[in-house]
Amino acid sequence: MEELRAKLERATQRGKPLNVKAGFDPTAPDLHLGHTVLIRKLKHFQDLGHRVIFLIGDFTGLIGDPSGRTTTRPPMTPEELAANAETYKTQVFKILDREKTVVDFNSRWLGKMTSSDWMNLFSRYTVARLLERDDFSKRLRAHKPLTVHEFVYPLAMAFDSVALEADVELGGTDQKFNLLVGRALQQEYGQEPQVIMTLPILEGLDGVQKMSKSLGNTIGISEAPAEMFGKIMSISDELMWRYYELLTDLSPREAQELSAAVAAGQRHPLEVKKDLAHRLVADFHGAEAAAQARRSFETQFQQDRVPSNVRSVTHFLQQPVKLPRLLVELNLYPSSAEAQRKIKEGAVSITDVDSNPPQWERLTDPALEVHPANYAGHDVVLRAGRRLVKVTFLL
RNA sequence: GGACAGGUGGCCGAGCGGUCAAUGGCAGCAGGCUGUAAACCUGCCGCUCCUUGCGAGCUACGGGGGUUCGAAUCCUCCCCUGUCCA
Repeated sequence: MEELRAKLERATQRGKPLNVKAGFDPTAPDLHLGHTVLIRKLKHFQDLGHRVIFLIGDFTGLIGDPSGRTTTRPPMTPEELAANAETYKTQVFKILDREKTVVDFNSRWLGKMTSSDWMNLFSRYTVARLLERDDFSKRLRAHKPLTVHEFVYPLAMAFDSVALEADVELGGTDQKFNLLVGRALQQEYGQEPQVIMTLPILEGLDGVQKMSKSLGNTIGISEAPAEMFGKIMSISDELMWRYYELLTDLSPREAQELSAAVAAGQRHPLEVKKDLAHRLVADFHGAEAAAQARRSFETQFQQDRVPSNVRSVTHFLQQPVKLPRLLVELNLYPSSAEAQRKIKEGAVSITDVDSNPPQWERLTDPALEVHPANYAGHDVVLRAGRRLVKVTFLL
């Protein structure tokens, strides 16, 4: 804290902004809300006039951060890396200022290092200190594999800070060890150590595990507004507060008041959650899209009606088709076996598009044949679980 | 190089000649109750086809070959992982 203050003061005095670095692994190109906790903090630095470096770990990505993982990732091709980096950029600039952000790749220096450069690097840190890292020593003790390249990952990552002369590095709390190695290494190379700032890890949709693509509990920042809105609405009340805390600019005090109002029954948690979803969708898609997503949500789930912006498809229907087949063709289910099951479970209903309010008719017979003659000239809406599709049949 | 232990469905983990599309748990999905919250209850959870039935066929227990009427289960070779020894 003191160090940070000192650096900030010096920066102001000299009129020289701080280098603020955060590294991202390019193996998973789609950014999700979990990433944005960090990116939002970068944005704060950026707004204060500092030099934000968005570092894409294309070299270290070849190793894959061994944190928590036991499997080694397959190497990526340069094409994949380039594509992922592009995706990153378009997504990250939804938050950061494109003009002011430095995007860099650590292959730029790590890729050029010779064997002796590496040995030089390795000579500046000890095995004992690396073993202080919890998951390393645990894996060792548990007789789980720990490869050498994973073992030196922290050194490669720390060297980035040396190469960039980072003043501040941000990372998740799980990165604390790696960030500290950065400090140590900078001193080894005669630099002033960076200040490190760790940010909490955001829990995913399940509310327990961290948000991560491989766990399938993410909300991607490029997801469609309605999708995003819906996912946020599905999180638990408890988790909602966490999201307020980490993903919005609501001050701790305001959040506190809000939470108290809910606890006192003055505000309905559902409404508070809708506000959250609204805010977040607006952050990534704009106010208008957010308002529309909210309306659609209310129409579909609270009034049980069909929102105006349902996905609509036209479908050729010449022969009678079995209902499961039709549902697969409409992309409502991945296989007709699956569709059959869901039909039996009562997940599928249909209504005429013009009936208002909708007259949902539940379709429970998997052997049902859909005949063209029955649908000449009027559209229907099919509901499969939570998903809706408006269908126009062409005969 | 040697000894030993293992490789089963998204994950964990049973099964150890037939009744196994494979117990159980987790995750997931759907229905009920709700606020698309939590908790709880119920069902589903490989694919295809049809006469939608406790129906038929196909694919699946690291890979190949074999024994057998029949294998995830036995034999054999190979690959991979871990532990220990060199």
